[in-house]
Parts: sequence; structure tokens; C-alpha cells
Amino acid sequence: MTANQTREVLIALRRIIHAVDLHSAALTQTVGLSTAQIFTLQTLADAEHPLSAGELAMRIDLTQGTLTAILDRLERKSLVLRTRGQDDRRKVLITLTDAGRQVLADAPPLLQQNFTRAFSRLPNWEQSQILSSIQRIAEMMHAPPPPEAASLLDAPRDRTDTPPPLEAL
Amino acid sequence: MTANQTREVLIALRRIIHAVDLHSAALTQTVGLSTAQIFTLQTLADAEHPLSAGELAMRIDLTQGTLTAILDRLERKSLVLRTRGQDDRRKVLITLTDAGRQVLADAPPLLQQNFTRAFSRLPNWEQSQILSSIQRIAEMMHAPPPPEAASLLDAPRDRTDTPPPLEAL
DNA sequence: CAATATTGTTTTGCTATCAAAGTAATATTG
DNA sequence: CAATATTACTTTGATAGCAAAACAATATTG
Repeated sequence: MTANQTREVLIALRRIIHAVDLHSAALTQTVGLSTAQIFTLQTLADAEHPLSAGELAMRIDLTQGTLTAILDRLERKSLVLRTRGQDDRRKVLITLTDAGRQVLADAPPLLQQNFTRAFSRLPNWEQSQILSSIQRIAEMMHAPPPPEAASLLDAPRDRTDTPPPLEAL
Repeated sequence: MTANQTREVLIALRRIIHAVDLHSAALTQTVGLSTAQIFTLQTLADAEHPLSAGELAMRIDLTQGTLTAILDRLERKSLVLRTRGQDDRRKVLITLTDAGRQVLADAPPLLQQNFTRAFSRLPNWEQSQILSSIQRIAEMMHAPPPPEAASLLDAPRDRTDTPPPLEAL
């Protein structure tokens, strides 16, 4: 039964990823900027200090190679500026241009309005539960490689516990 | 606070998507097949009857154009066969080759073992809760365009309800 | 039955992603 | 201080994904 659940998780994830992609494509059509590009601008705007390319990549969870391409496009549109670091000239500091700030101010939400609306209507406890669930998934995926061994002794049993006391929520 | 939660959802989703991408890249390295390709093979294997390209695309939640490229690669590796439909020659029927079936039998799981292991160790109620949360997200994203109007009257209030009775779980 | 519409797939042009290799600048060490 | 290692970024070559246009075959209709 557990294997089945995992498969269902995968399917749900694929549907979500698909939806996010669709929205990104739609944004590209209407705004001329993709989700990744807007997210990049937003992260720059929120930063307390100018970010280097590598720092930025880490914050938005992308490899540097991927970010380079995104910056290329943002720079081509003059929304972002690349400057070599003064102290360390290997670094490339990224700053928002005024145009970038402007575009960002007008940018639509990064998740479909469908979702944003529906989600915002949920009672708070439910929002929290959903958020905590996907954060859980994210953690489990990024989890450190298993502490080796110990794999046979505590093999996954098909536990059928009862829910925890309410305090756990 | 709600807007904030939405942003956190987005961030968690991006981390998950990133992890899935990384795993797909790893699969490509080790097995020579990406997640999308394996998932395609699996869907073919599970089907009760030969699928047309369009039918397949729908089942794996992709556009036809995207699927065409995936099929190109699978066909190049002789894992899959394209045949024109006999009754309706517009259709392209996809069938697994023996090699395809073989490869599929040896294929590793489509989500990182980290995740699969961690998830399978969770108590059942927790697995269900997580699954239901992401299915919820998927639904909200695919939800039909809003029934128009009514947008000001039932604007999203920042409700602070208490959790529901346990029966709701 | 010929013109038009619909349906099914592929093609094209773009963005996003990754890994790995390449380049340039800084840091370390013998 | 010169050789080597490390760090920061870009380039390259794949795959995946979309929309829109092209193409090909079937269905409909006047």
C-alpha cells in the first residue's frame, strides 16, 4: 500500500509541476517574463544587500549555469545590471535597474490566481497544514544520504498508527 | 499573513521541483533515461490497450508537442514503436518493445530513495495527510476559472478558525 | 462530391534545467 | 614568487516543457 502512496505522490507532484509550467508559459505570453525571471527579480528586491550570482542562485535554488541564462535574458531587457565585484573581481554583482523595479511592481502573482484565491480562502489551520506537508516533502527529498546500515533492522513497517494528540498541530 | 503563506508555498514547491529535476538528471546519468521517459514507459506498460500519442500525452499530463520529443528519444533507443492506426491513419499507436519492457523492469524508482524511504517510514495517517495536501494543491491549481464576479463580496478574509473535529481527518 | 471544419501529430522557436567542461581571478604553498 | 588549488562564473550539449503554426487525414455539410 505504501508503494502505491508514493506513486500517487509522484502523480500529484507531476500535476502540480505541470500547472506551474503552464502558468509560467502564460506569464511569458502576457508579461514577457517567466516565473523564474520574476522570482529572480523579487529575490533581488528583497535582498538586504547586492547579491552575487552565486548567492542569488543559492537563494532561488538553481544551479549557477541555469541562473546565468536567466540573467542573460533579464540583462538583455535591461531589468538587471551585472557589475564585477571591486574587491573580488571573480564575483558578479547583480542589481535591479529602475525598470526592473517598475516591472516587478506591476508583476502578477507567481502562482495561478485560481490557486492563490482558493488557498487564501482556506481557514488558517488548513493553510498551515498544507504548507507544512509540502515543506515536509521538500525536506524529505533534500534529506542527507541515509546514515548507512541499520537498513534491515528498522525496515519500513506498514505502521497503522492513530493520529497524534492535537498538540502536535 | 496569507500572502506570506502563499509565497512560502511557492518556495517549497520550487525546492521540490528542483529536487525532482536533480533526480531526473541523476537518472539520465546512471540509467540513460529521464523521469519523463521512464514515466512514459510505465504508463504504456500499465495501459490495458495500445495508446495513441494523444491519449498517452493526456495520461502523463503533457502536451502533445512535448510528448513527441520524448517519443523520438525512446524510439531512437528502440524502447518504443510507432505504428500508424489502421482504422484512423491520423493516429500514431505507441507500443513497448521487448527491450522497453526489459529496461522498465530494471528501472529505479522515480523519486529519490531518500524520499521514498523517509515517506514509507511515516505512520499511515501522516502519509495520507501529506498525500491529501498535495492533491489539494493540484486541484486548486487546476480549478476551473472562477465563477466570475462575487469577488468583492466574498473577498478573502484572514480567517483564524480552529481545527475541525477529528472526524474530518 | 467539393469546400470547410475538426482531429491527431509533428515542427518550430522559446525558456528552463542540469552536468560537465572551460575560463578567469584569487588564495595557498613549497 | 611560481606552481597549484580553489572559487566564481560562463559555455556547451543534453532533456523537458510550452504555444502556435504546419501538416495530414477524417468528418461534415451545403
